[in-house]
Amino acid sequence: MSISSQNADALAERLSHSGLRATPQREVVYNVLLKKRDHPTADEVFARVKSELPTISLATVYNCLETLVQCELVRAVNFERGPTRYCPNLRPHAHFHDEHTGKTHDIDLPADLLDKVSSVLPQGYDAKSVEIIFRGKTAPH
Amino acid sequence: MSISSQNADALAERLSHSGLRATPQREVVYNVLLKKRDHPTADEVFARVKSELPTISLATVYNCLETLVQCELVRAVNFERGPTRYCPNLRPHAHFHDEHTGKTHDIDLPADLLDKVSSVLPQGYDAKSVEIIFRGKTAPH
DNA sequence: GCGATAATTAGAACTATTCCAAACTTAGGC
DNA sequence: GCCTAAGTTTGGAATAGTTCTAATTATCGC
Ligand SMILES: [Mn+2]
Ligand SMILES: [Mn+2]
Ligand SMILES: [Zn+2]
Ligand SMILES: [Zn+2]
Repeated sequence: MSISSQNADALAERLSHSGLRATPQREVVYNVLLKKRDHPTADEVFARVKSELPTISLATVYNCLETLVQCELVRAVNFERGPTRYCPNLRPHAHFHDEHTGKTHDIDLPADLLDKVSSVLPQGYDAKSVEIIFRGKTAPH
Repeated sequence: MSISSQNADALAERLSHSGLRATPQREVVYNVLLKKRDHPTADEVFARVKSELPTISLATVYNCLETLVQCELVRAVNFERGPTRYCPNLRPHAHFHDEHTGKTHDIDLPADLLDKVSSVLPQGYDAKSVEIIFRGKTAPH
């Protein structure tokens, strides 16, 4: 069984679990995200998907991306008011936004860090998610 | 000397330091932020400022807010793709976004926490800023 | 295969923000 | 106290990213 059909199965499983259908558009969008994990925008996903599904529309790309986010197969990532970026990395991780290159890097987090960070919350605050964003520059080469 | 004129002086100082001028619009926008620290949007700031300067324009509110952010008297805060919110709290702090009420709460951070968080960065990553966002609900009353 | 339901599509609409060019204000130099 | 240059404000147009709409097409269970 190919990697891609494993992914397709995982996707179909998650989709049907939410009463949603597996479609070629959803599969291709998801595969595009898995193939090049550079946190593309919806426009960039659109461009990549087009080579396989030339008639897909931008609206469908937005629909598919939102579906994937809701199935928790993909995370939406925002920096300031820039276009939303999409990330298929499901491990707990932070994002480093390189202001020079514009590139976004995943920073894997030690198992206990998010708990440690959440422990600063006063009584009565119940966090469902924690997001950590670094902004700065990365060394060359 | 009133609190408000102390703020006005601090503002004038920061502005002239950057070769910028103190204007009534900038002062009123800054005072509005200091007076009610509920992370208002530009539109909300506009509405509040109007009662003191009825002829101010929305473009000017955006200009003033950007100026204040550049002088580092105010932080711009974003949640997903919602409108930018403005925060005059200069202590190191995280934001807690209550999904039920839509309200944003400041979470003061212990002195060492941001360093601890930054220490997860691999060699070669140089973070100029770290941002922490919690999302969830707060207990009633 | 058929009907019900879900998904896709193109384009219009929307929201928050930025851009623009003209008018106004302010700080200095005389 | 005026003049000029520079900075600022203003209303409206433009823009970017996303969401909405209504029509068409695909899929699923029977
Ligand atoms: Mn993130
Ligand atoms: Mn923040
Ligand atoms: Zn990521
Ligand atoms: Zn704040």
